[in-house]
Amino acid sequence: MPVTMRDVAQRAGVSIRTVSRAINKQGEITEETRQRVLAAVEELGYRPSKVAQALVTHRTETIGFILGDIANPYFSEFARGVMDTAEAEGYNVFICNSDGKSDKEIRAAESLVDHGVDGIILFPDYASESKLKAFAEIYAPLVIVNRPFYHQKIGLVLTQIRQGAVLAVDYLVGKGHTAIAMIAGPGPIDQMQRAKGYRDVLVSHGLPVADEWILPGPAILEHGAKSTRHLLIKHPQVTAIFCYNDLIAMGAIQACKEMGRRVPDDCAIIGFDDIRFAAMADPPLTSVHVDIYSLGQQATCLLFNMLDNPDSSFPPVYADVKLVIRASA
Amino acid sequence: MPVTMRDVAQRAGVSIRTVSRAINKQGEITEETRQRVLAAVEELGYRPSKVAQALVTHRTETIGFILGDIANPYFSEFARGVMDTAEAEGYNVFICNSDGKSDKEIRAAESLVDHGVDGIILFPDYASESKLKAFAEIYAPLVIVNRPFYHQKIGLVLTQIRQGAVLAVDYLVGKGHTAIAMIAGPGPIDQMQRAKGYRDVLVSHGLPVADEWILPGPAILEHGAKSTRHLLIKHPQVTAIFCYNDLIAMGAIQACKEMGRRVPDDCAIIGFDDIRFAAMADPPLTSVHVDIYSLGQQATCLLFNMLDNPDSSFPPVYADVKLVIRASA
DNA sequence: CTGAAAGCGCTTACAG
DNA sequence: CTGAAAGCGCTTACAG
Repeated sequence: MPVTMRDVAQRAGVSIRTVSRAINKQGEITEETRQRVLAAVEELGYRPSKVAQALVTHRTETIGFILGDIANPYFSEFARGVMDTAEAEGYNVFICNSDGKSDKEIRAAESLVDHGVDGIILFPDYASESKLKAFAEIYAPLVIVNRPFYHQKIGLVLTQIRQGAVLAVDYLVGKGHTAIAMIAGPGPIDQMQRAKGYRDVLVSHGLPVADEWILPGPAILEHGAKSTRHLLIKHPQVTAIFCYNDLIAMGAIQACKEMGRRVPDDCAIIGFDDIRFAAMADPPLTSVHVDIYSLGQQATCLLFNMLDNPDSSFPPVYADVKLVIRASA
Repeated sequence: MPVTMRDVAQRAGVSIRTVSRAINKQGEITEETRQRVLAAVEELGYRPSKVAQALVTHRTETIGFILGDIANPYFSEFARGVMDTAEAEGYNVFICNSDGKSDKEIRAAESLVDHGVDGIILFPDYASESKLKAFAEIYAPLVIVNRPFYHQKIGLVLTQIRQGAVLAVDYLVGKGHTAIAMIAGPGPIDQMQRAKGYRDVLVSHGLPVADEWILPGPAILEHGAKSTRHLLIKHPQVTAIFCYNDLIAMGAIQACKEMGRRVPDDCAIIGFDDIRFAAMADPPLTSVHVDIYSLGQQATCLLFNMLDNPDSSFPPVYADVKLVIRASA
């Protein structure tokens, strides 16, 4: 049904080879025949099939992006950065949700490779490094975000997460807090950069670090609310909470309100990422700012660089953070 | 480099035809040879190329989704609904942003077709119906969201938008407001269902309808803030604002705060969609609730139904709304 | 039950 | 400058 190269060739009275030449502007063709072919293309509304092209060139002009959950504003803003960058290069992007689960992540990666994507951007879960090593071999070029896994074939985009945690917790200590809890995200705490920064600051100020004051869980609002309720009941002496991200922080605020704890007077709360809605929370969230959109752009640029230079290896891209002080802490 | 069907055939000592049979479980093959082939598949880690399959079957097992802006929580939640539904069917999804611009929307649709997507879900801008008619011919199956364009080949998913507007404005009138403005979205006001509902309610209560009290613009927070500032300066008698969506409503709240107008006492504000963050605004937003995620699921189910039954035509899917009363109005 | 051949719609050496 | 042929990795009639 769709118009094919043969149709165009017939119309223009040339071979398909010549049509290909006219379209792909490889020179070696008279201006006159090119015009004739292009006219036929126009008349017929011909558009080359990327599927057929891909079969021979091994390039689909698509990339895959595996993230935790597109409905999370952090990921959707990041996604906008990658999509805009990809679009500028004429690329389309497949998006897959992993929900931070290793099996979903692997299935997504496999399906993307089945579709022949030219590269993948991945927010990995905390599964073993051996998995990532295997990924690197199969799914190159691969850009990994926010996980310091150094490997020849992997591109890295790293937010200064530990630094952000230090900024946040230092600020709380400076405000006189001595009982500071942390609501963490998914994955093992000992691998979590935010937890490292949190611990380091407490230790450096001679403050106690208690494991029961670090609550891991999924990076969603509900975890923030639930953990805060738990925390404030079990450990009422807590006066400040450092949260894994803004969603969790918003959940924490919600729980404080329910329990009649004023924010920040009775309990200060700091988030992470500074998503758009952080400023609109009640009270407006103090948060560690990350330039999320730009991060998405940078990850995509890196991926394209790797595509264009398959034999080079590229240094990690580091992304700054800064503390944005609002009313919640 | 990747393992091909020939490699598997060689390994198993059969022809590629037999490999194909073993994989696609078409019967007509001995259990014994099938096992032998499957063993070879396993050993080699063979995965069929969807690109090659697509070239002959004309099915890519991908769909395209064109939305306004993935960073907008309404669209990202909707997207989650389509992605989950697609994934359950083994489909991958391309996402494209149109920013509500007709040219971007068309370019996106074309690129999706170039990639051979099996179907498209589209949030159309307000360009002419002739464009949609052309779309219907080229891009079928096509599911259109929130735009009542009836056509044989198009699937429709329609939120009861006018009804939602009626609910919202009726509520404001019931609260005693007589000077109710509207901050509208993109597109011509006379085609906008929310504006119809808004007008109908005012007229039915004998209240004046003024064109200067309806401010169209992009569906973003900044438009809400800017238009509110404009409105409260030019028409200080306004005591309530019905907003196109929650993002705009949040902008309106922001502007009210800046100008020292208390919400809802000095100016009541109602949003639309009831995105997740509506409940967390300050004050929490009164909004017209839409089951966004479910809408995404339904649109995708409809698309798959159309794919499976190319000759049938399907009735529109209508989505209910309800007013959720919080503190902003 | 199994295989050889054609073909999906392109690009890419290779001739002329 | 232009064309005939092979081939990308599969599936699908068609023989045997």
